[in-house]
Amino acid sequence: MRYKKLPRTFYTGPTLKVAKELLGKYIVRKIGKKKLIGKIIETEAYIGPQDRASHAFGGKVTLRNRAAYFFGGRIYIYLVYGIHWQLNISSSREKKPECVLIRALEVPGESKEIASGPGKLCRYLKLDKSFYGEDLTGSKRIWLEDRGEKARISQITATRRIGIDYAGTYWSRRKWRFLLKPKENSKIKKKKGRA
DNA sequence: GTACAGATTGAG
DNA sequence: TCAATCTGTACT
Repeated sequence: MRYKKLPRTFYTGPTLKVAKELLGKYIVRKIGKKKLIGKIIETEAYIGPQDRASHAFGGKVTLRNRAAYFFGGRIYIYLVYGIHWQLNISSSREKKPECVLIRALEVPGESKEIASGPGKLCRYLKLDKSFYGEDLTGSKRIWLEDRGEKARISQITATRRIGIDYAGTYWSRRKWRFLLKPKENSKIKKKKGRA
């Protein structure tokens, strides 16, 4: 079987589009001879410098957030609350501080809980600061694949972003968090009625 | 140099 | 509901 590694052009598009299209794509993390994979089922878009919830709000550049300014397809990873790593992928073009936070993965054969949050996802994939700035189109240890599971619009739910109330009502109300609904109820036989 | 808040999680 | 834990940033 042959899966298509996502090319640069995938990441350099408009951030909201990239955030939605990432749903259903697979992250592949290679550790030695082993591969860890997971399907992306939740993302959030951060579109600085105007986005008050973005680390790059106001156009500020710091040692921590500079990766958000990279051209699309590179990793922006940082520690929150002193404990958890957050995996972001820079999007759009160079000098545009836009990125997509990967919030949750679905891992075949594993509990739903194994990567059901941005911090847990990084723990599962064993990601840390050493991945800062890593290029997803060139890395040998992490990349994204299209496995032909294109998410349909009807499967995507948009909600408010999590944990950014400090950004004020205008920005915290933007529905820039995208979730992929489980695709059970498609054409499969009806399950027994729920109460 | 010190102070402090944070794009979370898991236990209680 | 709350503590864990540490880095970047804004001060002194």
